[in-house]
Amino acid sequence: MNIQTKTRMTRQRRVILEELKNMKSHPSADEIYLVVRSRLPRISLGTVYRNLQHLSRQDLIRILPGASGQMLFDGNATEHYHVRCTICGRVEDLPGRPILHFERDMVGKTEYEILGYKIELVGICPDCKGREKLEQAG
Amino acid sequence: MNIQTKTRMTRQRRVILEELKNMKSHPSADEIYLVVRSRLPRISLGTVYRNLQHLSRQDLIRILPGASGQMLFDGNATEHYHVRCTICGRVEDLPGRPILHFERDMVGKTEYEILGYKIELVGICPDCKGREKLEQAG
DNA sequence: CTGAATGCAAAAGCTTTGCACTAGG
DNA sequence: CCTAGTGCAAAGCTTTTGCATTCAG
Repeated sequence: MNIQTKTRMTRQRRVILEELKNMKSHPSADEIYLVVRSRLPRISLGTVYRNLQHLSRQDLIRILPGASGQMLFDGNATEHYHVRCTICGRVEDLPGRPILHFERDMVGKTEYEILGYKIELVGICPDCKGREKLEQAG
Repeated sequence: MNIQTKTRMTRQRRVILEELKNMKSHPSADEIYLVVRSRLPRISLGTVYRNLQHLSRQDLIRILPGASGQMLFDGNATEHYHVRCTICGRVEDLPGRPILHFERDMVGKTEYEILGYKIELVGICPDCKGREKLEQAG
């Protein structure tokens, strides 16, 4: 198996986790790096990436795909939905309870061993909607 | 608006679309490049990328996020579900009709203008399951 | 004809990694 | 102690882009 048993809660790892949990948005690694650097000026971007991977493997955070192949990070590890803007790519949380046992309907339709499911709404965020209106008017 | 009206169905674009539709898997740009090159040896990877973007804007194909920030492409543009393997990252289609008007439940919970939703199951593909069993035994 | 699309190659991200050093438990 | 984790910098990938040229309509 690939599970590492002995892990250390270093200062870097703790600060990254704290800062990510404080951010309600879903930042990129670089955005996290910028914020964390204000508390740990000598931290490196590589360390940020390594820790985000690590924290995700421990199920303390989530990794989600961003636009154009960039990765985004979510400090909320509990089950919840996302809305993604089709124009700017921003992702936000959505309150809402999961559909109970939805995945059971799918058993037998695939050879996969189903572990869960993800639902993501897509739409246009308020900012982009405002911008669209402006362009139509002008 | 950002919509381009005059587009040309070049040989490259047609072959990319044909080959992608023939593939039941969800290949990366590079995999598409390899296949297409057997029919059009002088095509460039840049052209493949440009056309995949273009075809997606025309709703003829779909772009989906792969592992580690890579992009995957889906020649099936109709509404359908995906299963993604949590171990190897492979994505496959799943038969199944959409949940009707699921997104209506979400109206009022967000400022976004909701256009639709995506559901993706996550699990372990048969190959990876086989590999896991082997490792446990050995 | 005309400009959308191509091929080529260079640039531009974003993420990973090798290595010597540091520090958590 | 001992080895997981760090900082740094270089490498690795994937994707995008500038430009002269080609070709679809």
